[in-house]
Amino acid sequence: MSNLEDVAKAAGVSRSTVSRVINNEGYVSAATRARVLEAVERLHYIPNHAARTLVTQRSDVIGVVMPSANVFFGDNSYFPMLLQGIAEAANPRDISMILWLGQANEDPEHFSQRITRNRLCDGLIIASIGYDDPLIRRLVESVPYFVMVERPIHYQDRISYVTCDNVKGGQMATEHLIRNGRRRVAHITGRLDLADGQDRMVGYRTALERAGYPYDPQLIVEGQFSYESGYYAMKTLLHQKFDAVFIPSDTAARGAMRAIEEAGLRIPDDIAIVGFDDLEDAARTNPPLTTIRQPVQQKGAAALTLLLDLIDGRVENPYQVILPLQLVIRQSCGANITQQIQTQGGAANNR
Amino acid sequence: MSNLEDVAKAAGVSRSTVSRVINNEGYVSAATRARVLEAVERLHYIPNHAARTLVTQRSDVIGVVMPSANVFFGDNSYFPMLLQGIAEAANPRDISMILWLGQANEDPEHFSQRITRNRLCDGLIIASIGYDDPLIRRLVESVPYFVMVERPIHYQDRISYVTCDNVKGGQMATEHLIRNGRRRVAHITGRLDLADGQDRMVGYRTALERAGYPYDPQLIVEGQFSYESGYYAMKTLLHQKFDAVFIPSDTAARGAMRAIEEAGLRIPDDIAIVGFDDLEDAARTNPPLTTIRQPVQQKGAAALTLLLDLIDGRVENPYQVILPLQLVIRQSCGANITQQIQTQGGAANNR
DNA sequence: ATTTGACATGGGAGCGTTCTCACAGTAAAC
DNA sequence: GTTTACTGTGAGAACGCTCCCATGTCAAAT
Repeated sequence: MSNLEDVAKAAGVSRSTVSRVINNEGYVSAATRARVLEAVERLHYIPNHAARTLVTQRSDVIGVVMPSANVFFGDNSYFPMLLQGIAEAANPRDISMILWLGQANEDPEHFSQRITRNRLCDGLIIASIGYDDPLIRRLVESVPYFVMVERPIHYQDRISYVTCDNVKGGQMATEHLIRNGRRRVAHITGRLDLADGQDRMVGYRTALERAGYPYDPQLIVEGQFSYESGYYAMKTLLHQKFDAVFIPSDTAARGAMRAIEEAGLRIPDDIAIVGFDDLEDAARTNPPLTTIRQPVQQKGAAALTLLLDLIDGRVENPYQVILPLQLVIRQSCGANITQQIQTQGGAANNR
Repeated sequence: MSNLEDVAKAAGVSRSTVSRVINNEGYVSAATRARVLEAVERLHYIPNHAARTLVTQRSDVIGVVMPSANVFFGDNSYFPMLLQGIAEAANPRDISMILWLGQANEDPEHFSQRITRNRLCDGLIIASIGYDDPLIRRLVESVPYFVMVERPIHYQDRISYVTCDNVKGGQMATEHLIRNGRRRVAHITGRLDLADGQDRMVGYRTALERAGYPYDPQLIVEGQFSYESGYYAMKTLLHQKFDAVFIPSDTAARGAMRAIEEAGLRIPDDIAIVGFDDLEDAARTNPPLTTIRQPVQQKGAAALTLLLDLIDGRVENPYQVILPLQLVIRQSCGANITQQIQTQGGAANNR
């Protein structure tokens, strides 16, 4: 590999001048610039990242941390989309993205060490971390710049994060069911060790209260966002009498739909459903799922932007970004009012 | 941040000695080592990655390149699982993973520049690259170490790669249908600009030939691995007469199943189906999908191992790894023979 | 004619490591 | 008692870049 010195020699100038050209710093005559660029081209010169990082103290690399391996693949496309969102914000700024995935059987202590004893990134984006994860404390103590995606449950007043208005989302979903005449609205929760799951449940309860509906703990079954959890939670729930359910994850809703189907009940006639996320899954269910759309890619992009703003001192920690949610009405809710958002069910989805 | 010098001073030794302790190089007395480690601990010393990389010319970072954004999220969990596989092989070796995702509307030229003008990684893993992608030539010309996941279509004799035995897989799938008495076996292809799609089709045709079945081009419809493509390809195919179909992607198979359902036909009675991949999707279809299982995580792990072997000179380019496939019999194929692999359909999947 | 200041270029230090070499001490070998 | 070999330690160069400072040039302003 050629270096600055080689290019300088080839162009008949000094190292400093080449550096100025490479970094577009001005104070270089047009003729010199041309000669340098020619030499760069000819020698296939590419700046050495490590050397540059060493002196500037900036690597232009950010780390993306996804602790729970199991939520990453399989069940849903949430994490891939988040990643895509981060990438799309990072690319135009020439920021590279290092991915830290938790392994299935890895000790959380070990994982958090892997992340924190590493001076490779300018900052970190942390996705979906459970409330009891030791990583959080480690981060707060020793990582100068990081943002979380989704509201953390601890250290909330010291951490910058990006999230959606989950309480509002849960409320919108539940109110929609109530508005459409459902009398007993059940709830299969998400992971209650994540703020998302907690907040959506709060939204559910808020909606019930506002409507003057009684609160019936029997109608709440704890789930985990996953297909299986939705399936089994619905099996449990089916012992109760209810005519609607809010399930804060489309994937879990699919599992629940399967259980309902197996029980010989009809959606939405017997049970109306509203899900949450509106990733690919939702439009493909039968009937197509009414859901709360979460702007996952925007979340990712916002997280990256926020992180850079923190690093560059444009905003001060802690700083929070809360993105809005949207009700997407399809058929699983049994609504026959004018649709708020026109979406097609079946194979032709909203791409 | 403290550096080696600080630690040396704190421990009353020289920089060299500290370096030896950090890197476990021996030739350090037990007493000195202890004193150094204590100082490291006390000062929270973490080695500077850039400085180290600069002198060793090794960053211990590898790049993972996924050019087509659209295949990354949504449709299937193939890429996330691949990533997971790579990560599980990388973590124990203390290798970090940089992710390069193609953007939806990004010019392929631009993308390949982003990848190649970057001396940040020791090597690259390239996933699913189309045959006409300019990236391939650029890689061959200017990237010293890289491996591809899936067989490339060009430069095959100069590129190291990891793949599955796709021809065999297509053959197994088709033979299974034939063996179960199906007379007219159709095929919805995968992306034919990828070797995977090509090879699986070759397998399909090989099976027909071996069985002495006539080759009927009407029974082959071009698809793209995606849900939508499966749906629409099946709509087309339904104009023909056939009693079985091999679809080399479970996601596309799901789309096809939807089309079959809409047409009022039964699976497997009217049409038997064998898919390909066996990711989460397959066991959840109704009826559960018979499919060819692809060891995606192993593919990722093998790619990483191969890449490191190349970098360290343990193997020589080009080197190929071909992993075996497995037929997983569920119900969509209509087989009533003893099941080769016991798998449950419905919600209880094979996790 | 001199001062000023903007532009253009080069020289050298320094970022934090590793690595080679030199050297001292000590134990084993002759 | 000298050589040999091995262990333990330190000094200094080098990796390839950026950044600060010095220097030079030339036109405009005084």
